[in-house]
Formats: sequence, structure tokens, C-alpha cells
Amino acid sequence: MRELSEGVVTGRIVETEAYVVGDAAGHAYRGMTRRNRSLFLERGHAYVYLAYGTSYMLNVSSETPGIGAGVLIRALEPLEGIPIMKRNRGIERVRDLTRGPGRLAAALRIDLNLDGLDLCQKGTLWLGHGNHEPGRIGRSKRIGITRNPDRLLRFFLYGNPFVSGPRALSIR
DNA sequence: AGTGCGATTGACT
DNA sequence: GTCAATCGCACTA
Repeated sequence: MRELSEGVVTGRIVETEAYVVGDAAGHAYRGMTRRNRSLFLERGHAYVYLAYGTSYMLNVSSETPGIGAGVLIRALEPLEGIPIMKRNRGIERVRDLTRGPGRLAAALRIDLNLDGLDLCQKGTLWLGHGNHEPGRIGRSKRIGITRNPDRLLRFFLYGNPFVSGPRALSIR
């Protein structure tokens, strides 16, 4: 959930990728640096960084303090504040608003200012609990990485139209 | 201080 | 399908 001056923007997380301890693909793999320090915060804190100079990526730290690991939020299903998201993205098509990590960050106006924020406390950006039926969870390789590319650590709501990339490979 | 490179996206052939 | 944009930062020296 995101609180902006124009109003509240919310979405349901429908796609994530895990970057676990000891994972060569993870930004924390080579130890703590200025950029990745938020990955080492208590689970539930935001790690935001800029990829390719163009797109912000939102992650949630996932371990105890001092241990670097996190979950990349790759896609949302837009719920509230869709007109605000359209304005932030400069497009009209709802399906493209938050389908992809850079797109959802733009729709929610997420940038480096939110790096390190505790997402378990209500604020300008936080994680709420929805009231959704548990769906089928699909699983696949992670997208766009070069190191350690074969682990099945991408998870998505099977068949959800707001999932970016492959939506078919399902396990469970 | 200089260099190289993305956990992507949008525009274009 | 291809490809460039664009910048914070890790890395080297």
C-alpha cells in the first residue's frame, strides 16, 4: 500500500523472486555495501535500487539483522488508486500499470527515498494483508539474471494477467 | 578519478 | 525479433 498526496494506491502482490542467503545472483552475495545495506535489515524492510539507470526495483528484506537476503516484488494487481497509477506511468492500459518490477515502482512512485523503510509499519509505503482466496502458485527460473540462473525462485499467482513474463510453469 | 555494468523498459525493424 | 537509454555504484588504481 502506498500513501501519496493525491490519495492511496494499493495492489495485490502477484509475482516475486527470492534472493536467498549464499545466492550468487543476490546483491548481498559479496557482503554489505552502501547500495545493498537494506538487505541486511530485519525482515520486512525495503531495499530499493535503480537498475539500468531507468527503473527502480522494490525488494523486501527477508532475514534477521546482519543477514543479507530479500524478495524482489515483480508485479502487482492494481486495486485502489488506478487513476493515480495511470498518471504516474503516463499510460492508460491498466494491464501494463504494474506488470514488471520497474513499472510497479513507477506506478507507486517508489524511489531511493524509500530505501530502508520498515514496510511492516503503516507509513508512506507498507505491506498490508489482503482478503484473497489462496490461489495456485506457479514457479519458474528468475528473469533477467546471469549468475545462478537455474534455481526455481520466481513465484507467481498462476494465470493472473498481471504477472510479467511466463505464467504457465506451475508446481503445486 | 576512471571504468564498466546491470534483478528493465519502451521504441523500433 | 533487436537495441539504446541512463545513472548509481562497485570495482580498480
